[in-house]
Amino acid sequence: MRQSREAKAETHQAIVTEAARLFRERGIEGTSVGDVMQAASKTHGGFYRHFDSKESLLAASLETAFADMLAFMSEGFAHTPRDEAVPRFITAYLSPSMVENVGGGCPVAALAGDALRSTEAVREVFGAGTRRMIQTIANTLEGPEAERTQRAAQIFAMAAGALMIARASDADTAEMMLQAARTAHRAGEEPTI
Amino acid sequence: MRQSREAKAETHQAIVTEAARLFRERGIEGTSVGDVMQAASKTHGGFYRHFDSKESLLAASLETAFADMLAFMSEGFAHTPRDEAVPRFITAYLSPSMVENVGGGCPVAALAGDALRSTEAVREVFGAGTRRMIQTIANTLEGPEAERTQRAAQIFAMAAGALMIARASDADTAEMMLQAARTAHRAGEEPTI
DNA sequence: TGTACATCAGTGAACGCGCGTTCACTGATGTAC
DNA sequence: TGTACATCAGTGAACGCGCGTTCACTGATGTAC
Repeated sequence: MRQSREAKAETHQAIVTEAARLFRERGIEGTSVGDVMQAASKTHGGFYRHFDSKESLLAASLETAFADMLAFMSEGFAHTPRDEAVPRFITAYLSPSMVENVGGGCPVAALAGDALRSTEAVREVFGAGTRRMIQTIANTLEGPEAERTQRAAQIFAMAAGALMIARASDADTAEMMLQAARTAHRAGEEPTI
Repeated sequence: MRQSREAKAETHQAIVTEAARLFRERGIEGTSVGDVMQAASKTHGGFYRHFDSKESLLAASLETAFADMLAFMSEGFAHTPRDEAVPRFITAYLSPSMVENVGGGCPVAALAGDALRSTEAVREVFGAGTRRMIQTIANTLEGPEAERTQRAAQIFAMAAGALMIARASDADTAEMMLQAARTAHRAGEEPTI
């Protein structure tokens, strides 16, 4: 039973949205095309009316995940004084709810391990998204362009590294890692490194 | 044809060694029991004389990978003045050869994404290994114990985060990320964060 | 605006494939006497 | 020390299963006139 253009567009959106969540939550190999289609309330066979392979779905859903994360960051920065932007970002990024919410959280922390073993096309989407996140942080800093980007990259690498390590570790190690990383950019303090 | 105890021990060692390499290189789901046994020059059926499941091999090979990494670090620190230890570690950890050598490199950077979705037992091995790496760095720092551990955790989170992001990204983004992270602890400079 | 036909979104069975694990078997190793 | 037997490391076929992808089919939608 053929569906209207609008209905197809809605299905397409649902597939991408559910994939963006499931890929982050269960990993790429841990998520089947059938899982995604079921989450989108369709049967698996119809998938190929929307994407020509699982890999092209991955690229599309990565873009969506990055767009959501960037919107979340911009929103957070919009009503924050410049000198508190980074401490607030770190607090939110390493908060317990962010640590637990793998499926709705940062695509870098959730999918770096998968992107590493994926195709060049996927790594390009991953790299472009990461650079935009870093640039968003850099825009809240003071100083010359190159230096701001560099400091933002360092801050983000530490935050993402701490989040990935915490999620991959036992509870005690996770808590130690998160506490240490939160302390690194606490509001109103001198940096500790 | 039954093998001697010595021969069995050699096979066991070969399985663990090859698994430690292959898991890091291709990921856990990307490495089959057959791949590991073939790398150890045996057929896949014999695997279950050594481990009761793929997952228990993972735990054993993670321990080996961490032990190798810790030995590499201790060796590097042994003949380095305290105040140059961290800059030299960062230089080695983020060197092009380390970035490319996924199979022989840091288990944290190679397997955090897989450990996150693995069992509690695996996360405990992962967390214990990570803590030992951080402690090894902390031992080269000055100051009170708690503060040294905290700074070591921050340093390591940044280095591992930068390595994971670089590997998961396109070449340009990777280079930007590595340059920024290398600069953060350059010898003889004031810290930039 | 109405009609006849082509298109195609979605269904569900089927495909070939590789996976982790099991199993009967072989014959060299280890052990009891 | 020698012998008879039990053990078990390793082999390779087989198992059930889930995967990504294909395909014939259905019938509502879109289009040409």
